[in-house]
Amino acid sequence: MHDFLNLTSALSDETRVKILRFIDSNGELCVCDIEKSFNMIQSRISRHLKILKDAGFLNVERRGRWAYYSIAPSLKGFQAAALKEIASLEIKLPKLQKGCRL
Amino acid sequence: MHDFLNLTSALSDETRVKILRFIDSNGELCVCDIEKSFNMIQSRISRHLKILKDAGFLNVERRGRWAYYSIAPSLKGFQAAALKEIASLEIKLPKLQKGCRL
DNA sequence: TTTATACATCAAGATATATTGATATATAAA
DNA sequence: TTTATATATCAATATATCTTGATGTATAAA
Repeated sequence: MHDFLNLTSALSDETRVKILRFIDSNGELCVCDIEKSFNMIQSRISRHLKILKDAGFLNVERRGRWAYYSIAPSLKGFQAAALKEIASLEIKLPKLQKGCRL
Repeated sequence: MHDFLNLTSALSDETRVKILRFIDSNGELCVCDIEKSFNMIQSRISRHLKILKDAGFLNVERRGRWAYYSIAPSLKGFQAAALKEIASLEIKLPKLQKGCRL
């Protein structure tokens, strides 16, 4: 039950659904790219990414000073179904903008 | 997106997930039965039922002074998947108790 | 070392949601 | 009619969540 509620609460916020779909569409992204693309402050993006990660949707890989977020490999049945459902919503996403200055 | 968020928020509350599963297990129930079974005050149950109904999971049929709630017929793909997922959680449910005094 | 970049986390305030008790409506029995 | 039952909704409060700005940590360039 706990995991299920974690999953549904993660997906009950519009910003998070968009971020998830954005990563799903664009593949691995670092925080600053998402920050720039969505035009939201970094702490806000970071927090939502954490929630999505804790719900099992995202994977982080740290390389140098960057944290790369991607869709977790081998999502479980219902998680995968949720991701598919989101993909079917045809959400208007921002254009990918590279935010890192290096 | 709006419908999707409605769905996920409806399922992001433990009480609601339990009520939904309870109706799924027991079939059509009226508010007072749920109230009695869960030992919660009527306004609380009524409110959660409304949210589940608005999210498309439940159907109400009014007969006399009773409102009978049941799983909506022909749930859409993802809704049905969610219901299945919930069924797979093996949630401990209260025993059905008839609450109506008539 | 010092400084800048990338990211995470915290604390405060704003907003949303849940719970309760009170009240309203509708039905039907007395 | 009057009264009791079943349900819905409202207003107040409690609780949770989101957003922001500030601060902390890690990395690596200067």
